[in-house]
Order: sequence, then structure tokens, then C-alpha cells
Amino acid sequence: MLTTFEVLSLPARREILERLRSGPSSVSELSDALGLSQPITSKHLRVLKDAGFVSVRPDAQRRWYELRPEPFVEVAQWLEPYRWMWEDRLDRLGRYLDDEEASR
Amino acid sequence: MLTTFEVLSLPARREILERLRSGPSSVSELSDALGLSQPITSKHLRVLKDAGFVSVRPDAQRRWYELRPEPFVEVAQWLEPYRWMWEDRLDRLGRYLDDEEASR
DNA sequence: AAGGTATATACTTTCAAAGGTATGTTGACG
DNA sequence: CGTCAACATACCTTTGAAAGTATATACCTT
Repeated sequence: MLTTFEVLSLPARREILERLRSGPSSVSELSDALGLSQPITSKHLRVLKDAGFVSVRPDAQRRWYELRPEPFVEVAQWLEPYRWMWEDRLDRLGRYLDDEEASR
Repeated sequence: MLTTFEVLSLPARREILERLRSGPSSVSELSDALGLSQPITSKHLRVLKDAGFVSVRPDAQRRWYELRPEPFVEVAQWLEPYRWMWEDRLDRLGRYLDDEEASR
């Protein structure tokens, strides 16, 4: 199973995620919209599902894929300790320290 | 050249970045601290440099590597349109009010 | 039951990143 | 000037993700 950042390293998969921001979508809708073959699309969705980026809801032959927040939260948490580099406002530093303290 | 997310997909490189949060470091310091061989460390640092994650300052035989914000900002900007998934409006309203207050 | 639709997966090939090892390069210092 | 120290890079090998193609599965419709 691929890790969160490995999943995100492929542009096609980021495009799938971007498209899912506007709501759930079926495989054929995604493959049409992004110009990918159906098998390729299914395989990317499988990877995205295994990593927690999407969930699936069957509906007859269709599968509706939908965004899930967990891996995005993981990225946000990874990113947080680096924010001081470009957001050097003291109140944000304060907020970061508050969060650190609150997490213990 | 590897893209931002490709660079981040390797744990060893994320560990290097994490270590650099406490300040600039030389190759041997990093390789000792992380248990990596010197060539491997140098190669990862080369990748990180090419992708803009670090800058280098020569000092005799030593090279001091230091974090740079740009790629982190890129990740933050990519992440932003997904925040609604786990941060609801009230959270963001709260932060907005905090910012307004802090700016006076 | 038959045929069509929507999706998943098996199989193969390709390709490039990652690690290991050896060697090159540059500067310090006796 | 020779040697050591710190680092970079060239070369080779391995490995696994990605794409393409073909096929399997499940469900609807008539």
C-alpha cells in the first residue's frame, strides 16, 4: 500500500482528487473528464481508496467515489511545524504553541 | 528533477527536513543523526536542493544546508481547497475573528 | 436467458528512483 | 607538497510503480 505522499506524487491522482471536490463521481465520469482509460482510472481509485483518500458507494453497476478527510488532515498536521517559515506572525506562532501544548 | 510531492514521498527525506527545523546542518551531522551513509545523505540533499526545499552555504569543506519555504508554501496552497472537509465554517470564522482582533 | 453497461483485476512490459560501492574534488594543515 | 577531512558524483544493480491490453465480474434491460 502506498503512503500518503506517494499517493499524491502522481498528477493524475491529484486531478482525480481535485475533480472530487465538486462532489461524488463515478468511474466513467472521472475517466471521461480527465481523459484516462477506464482501467487506469479504476486502478488510481483503488490506490486512493486504500490510502483513505476516497470511499466508495455501490449503486447498481455504478460506483460513486467520494472524498474523505483523513489523509488531508495528515498532510496538514505534517505541514504545521513548518509554517513558521512563511507565516511569521506572532499570533500564528502562539496558536501553534497552543496546539502543541493542547496535544499533550 | 523530482516534483514536490515526489520529494516528500521518501521518509528519509522527510526526516532530513525535520532535522533541519532546528537549524542549518552539515552533511556529516545529518548522516550521523539519521544513520544514513554519507553518499546517500548527499544524494537526498541534492534532490531536496533541486526541488527548492533547502539551500546550501559552503564553509571550507563543510556545506551548511538550510530550509527554504517555497515548496512548503506550495503544499499549503495545494491543501487549502480541501480544508472545508475537516474545518467547518465556525472554526474558520473563529480564526478570522482572532486574526482581526490580533491585527489591532 | 441474452446482450449491453459499468467496473475491477490479472498479466505483461517499461522505466526510473533508490541504495551500494568506488572514486573524484576541494580545502585545510602539518 | 603530501595527507586527511568533508562532500559530491559516477556507475551498477535492484525493485516496484505505472501504463497498456485483455479478460473477468456484476447488474440492468428486454
